[in-house]
Amino acid sequence: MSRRADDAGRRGQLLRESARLFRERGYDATSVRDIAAATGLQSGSWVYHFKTKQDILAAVMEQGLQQALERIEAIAREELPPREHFRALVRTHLDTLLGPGQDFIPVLLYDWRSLDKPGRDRVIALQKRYEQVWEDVIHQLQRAGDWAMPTRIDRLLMFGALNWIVQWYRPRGPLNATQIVAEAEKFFLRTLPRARARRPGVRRS
Amino acid sequence: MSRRADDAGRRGQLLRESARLFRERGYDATSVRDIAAATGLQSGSWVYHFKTKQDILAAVMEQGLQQALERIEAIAREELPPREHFRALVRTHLDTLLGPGQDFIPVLLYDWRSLDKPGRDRVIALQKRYEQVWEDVIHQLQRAGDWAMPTRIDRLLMFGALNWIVQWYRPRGPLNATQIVAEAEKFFLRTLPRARARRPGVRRS
DNA sequence: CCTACCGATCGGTAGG
DNA sequence: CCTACCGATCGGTAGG
Repeated sequence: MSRRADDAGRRGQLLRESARLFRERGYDATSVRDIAAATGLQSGSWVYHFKTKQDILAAVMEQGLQQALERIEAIAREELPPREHFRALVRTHLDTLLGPGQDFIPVLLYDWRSLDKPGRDRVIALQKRYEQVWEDVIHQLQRAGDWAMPTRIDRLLMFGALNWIVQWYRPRGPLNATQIVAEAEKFFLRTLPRARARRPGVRRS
Repeated sequence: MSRRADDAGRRGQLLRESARLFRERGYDATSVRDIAAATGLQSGSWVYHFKTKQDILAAVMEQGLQQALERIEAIAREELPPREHFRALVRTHLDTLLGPGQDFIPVLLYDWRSLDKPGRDRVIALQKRYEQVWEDVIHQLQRAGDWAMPTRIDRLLMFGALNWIVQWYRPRGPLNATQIVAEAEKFFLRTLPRARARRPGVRRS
């Protein structure tokens, strides 16, 4: 209950509400007054936590990516068979994109154009680390024969397929995240495990 | 040189400049003054061609999709082997997304949130027709054994991989559109042609 | 953290 | 199609 704890709480609250509003309407269509009102502040009081509206956007993207990075780096440290490793990455990536209250990374994906140059450079540095984790696991998959020859374009197409899900996934829709993870794995890994490779009939639904 | 032709020319000019600016900066970050200036008009003169700025956005998206639809429906009418058919769709889709001066569909993909409800409904109707063309060809692929069991999620993942290319493709970058088409086809069609299936070494680069 | 307000810019219009 | 301008809203600040 110290002043610093309160302050951090307010800052976090501002970030969460900003992320939610940016995701819903976009950065430009969200006013600082909207953000203040959603946080229970008067129209000019957000300046005690952020210098500019642009700084709020940068903080949303950086914090979101920072947390996503921690999650997948933890997975990278686990000892798992390549396919399990890959599946865990996909599952975590999709939870970061589609999970309840997960608005930070969608803002990064949707409103990239609105971020100014200095902010972009910092985000790009984090993204490189994020992609490196994937590259290591994909390389394991290749050695195990589960992904014949992953090229740079392959990896970009894969991220595209995953990131685009934000555009069509609806939490209360007919497809749940677990189904999507299973389908995505099958979609990406052309060399299916030998035991199931000749039996397409096992697919449910 | 009739007044109507001039009028249609101006309207087309306004649409092209709007598409270019919307794509570069986004709908909200582009002012009607920016559009007027790019077209060589005074700040209020765009109103003789469109009622509101929102109408400009709707026209950009609808015209872009209308033209894309004509292109792939022409392909659908050709008699081709399934794989060739699919490759032609991918090639045309990517040209619509990445070709020089092709800003209309990227605006549709980027600024979907900025379109109001009536506009969305009209665009959705066109998109359904667009997807139907793909579904028919994918079904041919399935019968030919080139796409084991295409599900709804598979199709959404495929469109995601393709549409996301707009985010990373750079005309002067190291990857050209032809390479991407070839990689995309390999990426989607897990059952490779028998003659080349066992010889990954033929890949160039 | 609030009240009151600033200069700038926005989409769109009146009158010609 | 232009000139001149409107009311509204924007991000951000001065003073307390």
